[in-house]
Amino acid sequence: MASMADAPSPSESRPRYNPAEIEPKWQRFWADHQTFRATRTPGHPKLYVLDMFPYPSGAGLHVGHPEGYTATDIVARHARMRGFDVLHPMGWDAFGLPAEQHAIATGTHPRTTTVQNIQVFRRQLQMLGFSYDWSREVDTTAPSYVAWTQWIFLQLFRRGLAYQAKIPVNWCPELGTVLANEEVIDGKSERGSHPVERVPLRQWMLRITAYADRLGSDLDSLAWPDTKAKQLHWIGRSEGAEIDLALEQSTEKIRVFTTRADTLPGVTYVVLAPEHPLVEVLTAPSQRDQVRAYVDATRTKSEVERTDATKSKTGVFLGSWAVNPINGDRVPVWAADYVLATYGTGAVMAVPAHDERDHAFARTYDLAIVQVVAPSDGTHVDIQQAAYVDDGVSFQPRTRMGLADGTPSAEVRQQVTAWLSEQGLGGPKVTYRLRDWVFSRQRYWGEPIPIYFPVDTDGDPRKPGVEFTIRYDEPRAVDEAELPLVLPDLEDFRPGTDPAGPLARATDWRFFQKDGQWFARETNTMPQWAGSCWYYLRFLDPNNRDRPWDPQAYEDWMPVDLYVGGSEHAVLHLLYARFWHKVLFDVGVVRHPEPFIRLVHQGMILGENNEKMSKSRGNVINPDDVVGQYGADALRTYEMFMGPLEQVKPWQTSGLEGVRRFLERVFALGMGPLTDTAADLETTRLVHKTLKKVGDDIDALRFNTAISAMMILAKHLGQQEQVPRDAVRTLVLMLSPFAPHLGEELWQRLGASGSLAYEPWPTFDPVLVRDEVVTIGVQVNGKSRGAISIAVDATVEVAKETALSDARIRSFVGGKAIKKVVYVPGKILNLIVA
RNA sequence: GGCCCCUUGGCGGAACGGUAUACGCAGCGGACUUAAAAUCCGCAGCUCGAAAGGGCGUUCGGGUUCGAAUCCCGAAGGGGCUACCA
Repeated sequence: MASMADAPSPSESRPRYNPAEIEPKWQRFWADHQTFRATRTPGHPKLYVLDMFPYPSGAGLHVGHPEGYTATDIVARHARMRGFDVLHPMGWDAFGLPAEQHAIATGTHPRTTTVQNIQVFRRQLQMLGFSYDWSREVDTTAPSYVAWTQWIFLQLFRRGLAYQAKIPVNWCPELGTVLANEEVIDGKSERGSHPVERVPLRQWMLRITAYADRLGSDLDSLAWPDTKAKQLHWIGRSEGAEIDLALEQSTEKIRVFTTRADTLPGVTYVVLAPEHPLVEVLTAPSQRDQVRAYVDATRTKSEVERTDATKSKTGVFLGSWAVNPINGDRVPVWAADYVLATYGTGAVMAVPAHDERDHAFARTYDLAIVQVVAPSDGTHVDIQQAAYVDDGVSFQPRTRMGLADGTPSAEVRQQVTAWLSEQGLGGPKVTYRLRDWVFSRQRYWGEPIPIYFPVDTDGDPRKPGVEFTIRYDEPRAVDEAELPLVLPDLEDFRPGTDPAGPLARATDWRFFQKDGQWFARETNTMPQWAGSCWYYLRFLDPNNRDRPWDPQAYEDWMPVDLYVGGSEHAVLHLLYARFWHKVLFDVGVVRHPEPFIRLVHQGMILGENNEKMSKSRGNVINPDDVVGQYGADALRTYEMFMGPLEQVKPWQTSGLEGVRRFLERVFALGMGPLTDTAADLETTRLVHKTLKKVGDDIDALRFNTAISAMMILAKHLGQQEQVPRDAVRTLVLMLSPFAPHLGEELWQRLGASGSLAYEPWPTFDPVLVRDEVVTIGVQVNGKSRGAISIAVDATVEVAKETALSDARIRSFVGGKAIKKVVYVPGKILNLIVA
């Protein structure tokens, strides 16, 4: 630290800016005085400003955290100064795999690790001077929190929204757990990139698909960025038709889903997913061996191999035939793994002429390709070469319904769907890409699912060797009065090979007797998403023992006015939380259909080399180091100065130094000699303009330009012979949301006592903000040729004359006639000459 | 492959359709100093010119407009999401 080397100079008695001293001092003051305790005052407007709470990892805070957290802190502090009652809470999303992995590796209980990590995170956040109401801190792993997470699960269970299913799930042997589709990336686990297989397991599922429509349509009302589009895509609402195809060898029917009912006359075969229940039924004896081999091969294929669209398609003919309802054609039934068992009906009508995948498959297996749609402009297409997938008009369709040649595709779809409905062979159908949410994890460090099952046994199922059967088909809810159902202590956290998870080994916890009947608790736990699905509601009333939150607390603060967090949560967390909120809405405990009104994603901060920060790249910036060297206010202000909040931007320590210099200048201003003589007009105007800009910019979250404006003001004030106290006072107030410790310190030096946290935000005078004389650009034929200073409201004539009195401008006009004058007062004068 | 976003000095970035490059960094010059650091004051897009001044400039190509970094179309490069969803 260069500044430490300074010998105290006798000529310089002014105190130095020393954040290491003033920052802890004010943090203590805020804590001692509970400055940021959130309370409602009748008549005040409220603002709920929420950060995505962190997972307290062992690595501690990284510089990405303070970015979003500083942004919301500025908004919160600014709002308090403008008379809002502000709820600005913080907590810990503390269940999750890393603590458990650490426990497996070291034997340390996840609880111990979690408590330690939370302490580190809390210290680091407090060191940054965020104005959280720490009395509302929540920890998702605390029994008092888990109780209500489990309570919400029971609400889902009672409404039939939580159910069990034996489904092929993403089983990750390495992690010893199943993963949600969203947690699997390219066939590998999101965490740790371990291989993932498909195996059928009993799972708890949440019926999020029942809310698919509302989750989609309610997005309209939200002030969210592109995230809305991402969620819409994820939900993937698709309007089409379901069609039943009769079978030659069976009385069963194959039901298919299609968005292209207009291509029904062009169906030349039907494909079932290999997992489809009819595969076995429809396999002809002659094909049995081949089909069995194919289905087995598919099962052992990894998800990556199966979904690799670039690989050529494979399939097997079942040896049986279906009937195309619209023309009576006999079409072969195949099984192929390019058809997904989990989407639509798990079966498709194949129209190779008008679908690329079907086309590729038909070419491979030499199946017929029959064109039934043609481009509406009459262009000839070679359908054997490539599929024609666009809409067009019907092309020589053979149908029982008398479809006319040349009918536009959209109309054909309608007609065909209507005809199918009439015939009882199908009808319109909406399908979603969204699947139900696999909600169980075969893990220890999560909320126990509050469900138990009867056990059939002759002995004590806790004893080794005693045989028992758990009746999983008779799930029972734990009595609400018994919540929380807490985790048993374990010594060994390894997942093991039992898909029931480590809790299955806690036999004393798992089995219990009631009225002489043995029961077994569910040994799966909830996924990490559970706690974060409703934490914003617990912040309303975090210490309530009797209910998740008091209705009055809900009325006081909801909905969340501003929610800031990383875009990595654009789909998963934000969709799950919205889903739970809607369920709670139906339960009647929340009153708004949507929880988060305005959403903003902060952009990632890259390393100085423009790459993602990571240990292996050696470009990680540690907030502790930065605060130690430059101070929390410098870190906060620099992160806001780097660029637009939502943009990805690289760290530059030299930029941080520049911001630190700015803070030092402001500090010097505040400490220096000040005059109570009124400021000159120029200074007064600048103060008011800056005030307006900073206020507007904070509202729009444009912190970088707000800081730039304050830099200009600070520089101007520093150049005054006499620095007006009022101007400095205003600057200190404006800067305080950004650099709150410096703000408080100078506020005190300026003669106030106590905190400026609730000091009214100064108001600007609109008259002073508006310049009377402005410099506007002058163009000749649209090219900039100079500038003139004139009154804002000068007339065209005055502007023109002033411009023409300028020799340079006149030379560009060159004595030619002025054909047209464009004059926008206060903006531009454009002279068009011949 | 599909959808979305971005592209402005040496660098981070600024700019209701109106003098492009504010503010900061790095750089250069000066003041202070025996000297340096720190601090303060200035200069600073590229290019031609001794200067006055000119030309060119917001990834590239078109378009709309009196006027385009900004709006529209197309391309290139970079990023994000998604990925056989019938």
